[in-house]
Amino acid sequence: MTDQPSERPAEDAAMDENKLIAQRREKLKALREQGVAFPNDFRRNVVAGELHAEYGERDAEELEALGLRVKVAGRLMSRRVMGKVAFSHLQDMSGRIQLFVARDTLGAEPYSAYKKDLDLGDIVGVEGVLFKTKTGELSIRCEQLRLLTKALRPLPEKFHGLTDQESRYRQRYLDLIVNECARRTFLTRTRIVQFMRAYLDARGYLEVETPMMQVIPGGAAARPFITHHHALDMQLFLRIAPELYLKRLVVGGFEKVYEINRNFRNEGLSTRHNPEFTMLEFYEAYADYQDMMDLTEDMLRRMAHEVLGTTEVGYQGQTYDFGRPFERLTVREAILRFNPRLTGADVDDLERARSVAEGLGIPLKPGWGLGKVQVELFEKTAEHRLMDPTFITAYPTEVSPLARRNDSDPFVTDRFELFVGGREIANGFSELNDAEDQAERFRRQVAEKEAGDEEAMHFDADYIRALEHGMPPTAGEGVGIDRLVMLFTDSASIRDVLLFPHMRPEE
RNA sequence: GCGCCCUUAGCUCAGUCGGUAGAGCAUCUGACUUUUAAUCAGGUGGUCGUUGGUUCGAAUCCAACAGGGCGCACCA
Repeated sequence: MTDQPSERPAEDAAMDENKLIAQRREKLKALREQGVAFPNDFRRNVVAGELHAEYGERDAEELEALGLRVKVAGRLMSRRVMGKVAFSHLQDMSGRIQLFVARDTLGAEPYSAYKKDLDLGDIVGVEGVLFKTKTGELSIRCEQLRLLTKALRPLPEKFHGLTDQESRYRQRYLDLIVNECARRTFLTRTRIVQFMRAYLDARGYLEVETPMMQVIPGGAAARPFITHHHALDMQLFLRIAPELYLKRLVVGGFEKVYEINRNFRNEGLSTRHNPEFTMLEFYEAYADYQDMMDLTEDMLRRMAHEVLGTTEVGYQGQTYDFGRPFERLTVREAILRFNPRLTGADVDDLERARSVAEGLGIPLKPGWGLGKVQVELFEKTAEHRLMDPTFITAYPTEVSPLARRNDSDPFVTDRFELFVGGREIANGFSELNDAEDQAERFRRQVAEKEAGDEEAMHFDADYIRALEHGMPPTAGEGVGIDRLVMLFTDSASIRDVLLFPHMRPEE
């Protein structure tokens, strides 16, 4: 390294130049000299998928008689030259269509250009007649073939595609070009979100947007990302949940609201955690947690049926049945079921529960009450064994600072979580709409924060003021979209269902 | 944060005991008028993640670093 700055800093990112790229740059240079190298005057009139859907079943004679002229555009994915005729596959958003390229139809000059100047990966526009080849594949007999965009970099190998995990995440565009399974996964993700919107819209919910940058990060227990607003010279937090804003809207009279958007949590990464992830949160006045469970069960069952075509969801070699009624168990019942040697007395008494937990090697902190210890017991011994969709209810009040107390047992709340395949998918409850109780719970959270719990909640005085105006009896829920998509697409890692998962910078 | 594993051609991967770099696809040259992982013949292509160390000699052994994967921890 000299002390001179690099003369071509913009080129630093392209240090992986090689002969393949150099050849293509030469072709692009020639194109520039001939005129417009990146034309934008080609218009297609159909996509590959429509052709297959409308004409895939016609036989060769019918198509010949039809003589349908079509214009398609897309990426050149393959080329098989057989002398004076050749075949390619063109890929667009809807799928692939075969091109039949014959010198006698296209002309000698363009045919030579197709063989010599075009490269796999180039974007082309094609005009020709639809027909079926000897082997019965729907194809286009090319009469015009135009290069629309030169690709300077070669595509990954045609058979194996791109398999390197890091490259697939960092260069998602390449993954999407060459790996059909990736395209299918993200298509399914879109369909799931579309389905949820349609489902909630049809039931009278309003889709809203609430702040992503919050003065007080509320609605969950998690470490937030912190940022700074220059003009106001103040600290802001990226939201960890939209919950408290959505409930303010219920106070305001928007009695059914939902939001599908990102949350940000400053925590570890794993196959189930990304710093930014997508949640559906929805709230409905004059409903309780039982109604939310019913809605969730109905929504997921219909979703599986509509998106996957079956209510039997296959995941990593297991099958989870969304068709049968979801089992409902309390936290306490779940602990006892998966720890058959325990008795009710073992989990109802703080000292006995603590000794049971310690016997299982579960680390406990001194200040924890019975509720927290029970939840630890549940999470360490039961959660990962809940395979078919299962609602766990009656979470202790101690660990549910925003949930309504149960009328007959104030030790627990009217709250549930949904588990599938041992993983939490959703969390919902009857909302705490008693402003004085909520204020007390916030005070307890603040005490825990002062005692060193980084994830304890702040006291949100405006939220209390909103509740003091009266929030109707309400129930609400959050659904982790990424984990749901993982389940529905048989994806092992959350990164497989995020178009651009968080990665450390290269180099 | 901890543990184990991975990093070789544009892509997918081999590389033995430490002896100086291989294949397939892509690419280039040629043949071929219905192929579809086309076929056939012949070529080009490498800072073996980076930096040190051990050694006569390192893709190979050791260390540190970087990136990634899996698991744990964290994440109600």
